[in-house]
Parts: sequence; C-alpha cells; structure tokens
Amino acid sequence: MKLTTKGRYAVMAMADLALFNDRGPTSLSDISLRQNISLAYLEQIFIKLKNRNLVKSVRGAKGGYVLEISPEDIKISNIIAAVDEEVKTLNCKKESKKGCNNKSYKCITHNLWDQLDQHINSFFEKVKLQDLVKKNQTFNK
Amino acid sequence: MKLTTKGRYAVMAMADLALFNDRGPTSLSDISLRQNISLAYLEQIFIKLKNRNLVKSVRGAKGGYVLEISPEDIKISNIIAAVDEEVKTLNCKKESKKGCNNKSYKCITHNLWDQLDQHINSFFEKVKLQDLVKKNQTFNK
DNA sequence: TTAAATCTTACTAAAACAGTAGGAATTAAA
DNA sequence: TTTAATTCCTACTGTTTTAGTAAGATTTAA
Repeated sequence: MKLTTKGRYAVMAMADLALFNDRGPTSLSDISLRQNISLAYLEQIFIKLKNRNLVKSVRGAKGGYVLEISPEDIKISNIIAAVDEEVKTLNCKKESKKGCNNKSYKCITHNLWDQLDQHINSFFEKVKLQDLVKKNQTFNK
Repeated sequence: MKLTTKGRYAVMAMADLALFNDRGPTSLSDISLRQNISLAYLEQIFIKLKNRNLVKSVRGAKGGYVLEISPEDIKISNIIAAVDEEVKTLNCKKESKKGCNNKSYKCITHNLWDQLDQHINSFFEKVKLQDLVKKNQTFNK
C-alpha cells in the first residue's frame, strides 16, 4: 500500500488551506511555516493538487492557492489519490508471472487484499476535508 | 504505513501451512514452490514467525514447520506484526521536532491518522487465519 | 521596478525493499 | 555411518522509492 509523507503533507496542507480559505489566497510559504513542510516540496505537491482541480492558483505577489471546491465536497481519498499514485495493497492480479494463477491454493489470500483495499478506501471516502477542521472529530462510523 | 511483500508473503505462507497442517511438517521448499516465494526469503520470514510462537520448527530431513496454535486463534494482525515491524501510519507524535506541537492548527490531521490506524488494525484483528482457508470468504462485517 | 509568489525541471542522499549468498547445525533415512 | 534434506544464522547487495534540494523562469501586486 502506498501512504507516505507526501500524502500526509497534502492532507495537512489542504486542511491548513481550508482553515484560512476565507482570507483569500494562502501562500505556500505560509503553509510551509505553519505546517513545517519544505516550501519546494509543497510546490511539487500543489502542482498535483491543482491538476486534480482541488485547488486554484493565483500567481504573482499576494498570490497563493485557494480551494477550488468547498471543504464539504473534498474527500480525503481525493487528496491522497492526487499525490500518491495509488492507494492499493499489492495483490496477485498485478504480478502476472508470480503468485496468482488458477490453482486454488495460490489464491488463498487474494480476497483478503481486495477487501483490505476496500476497507481502507472506504475510510478515506467517508472523511471530508470539512471534518478535519472541526474539533474533536471522530471519523469511524 | 507499513505493509509490504514481507507481510503479504507471511500471510500467504501461513495460509499455505494451515491448508497442509494435518500432514505433518511442511517444508519451506514446498511452500516456496507452491507460493512462488524464494526459499531464502521464506527462511527469514519464518524465523520471525517462530519468534512470535506462531509456528514450530522441526529440524532435519523430513522436517519443516507446523502451526504452533490453531488457525482459529491466529489473527492476521499477529502475522503482519511478526514480520513487519510496525503497522502504523506515521503521525505527528513520532516526530518531536517537526509537525505536532500544542498549536491547534498544527494538529489538524492528528486524529485522522490515529483513527486510520485503528481502522486498519481492526480489520486485521477481525480476520483469522481460519477464515482464509474457507471458500468465498468475506472479511468485511 | 521590485519583491513575492507560482511554475518547471533536474538532480540527489539516504533509506527501504526484496531479495541473494554461503555456510553451519540438525536429523531421518539409506 | 553416510547422505540428503532441512532449519538456522549472518552478511551482503542491486534497485527503487522517498523525501527532499537546487536553480532558475514566469507572473503580478504594490
């Protein structure tokens, strides 16, 4: 599975952006200072967030980024997916040569990984950016 | 989070072992052939499984491994924990210098990662090795 | 004109991953 | 008693990923 600091930083930065969104564009250097993430690294991350239409950029002085859509409509899964190429446990489908073929005893764990994926993804699907901004959040149903 | 082929291989191998457990010790070379995992790599994995008392070894010719406890009593989480050092999304607690301090806006995502951990771990807690051996398994509640 | 900001591309040190290699110790069976 | 099959143990290693850094180009408000 893929869930690295890049994904975590992206969620942190988006939450930061959501908090300050009503004050106009937020610069990456502000986020960098508040969240303690390197500016250059944030730049790379925000390119990807922009490509997925999660944020809009405002170039030039006093520029920065603003949310493209409202925090209630942004799922955590959208953010993770934007920066980490895949959120998926490896399973035998991916490796055609090794592991999985039609022999039943080779596919014992096949369903397990599939359902783990569903489980994790459903978690990220359920939580919205808006939920992070509220206090004393509980994300489990 | 940490969930690599080592953890997957361990679960596959344990499932394999569960299937053939009533025929006496299963050698790693058998598992290697059936599951297409390198023998030397399996050896490393089984040392760890043994250390956690999930399997017993029988040395010498005709030796191999047998389950130390019955498949109903082995949770997937036990297996993963045995080989992958931690199943935990990184969170701000871990990095004392960076990220998390008492300023509220730096801890926005703190709860999120904590609860993700709980979510994933609860999945692995619920599934037993026995469940993998049955057909048409469903692990989600 | 200047400073603040995004945008773009390339590079890189360190760590993790996924093994490989080589041999020692043990034991059932020939 | 020898052999072959097996676990046990330690060290090494190529590749990929991670987590950035570096250097500059472009845009725009003041």
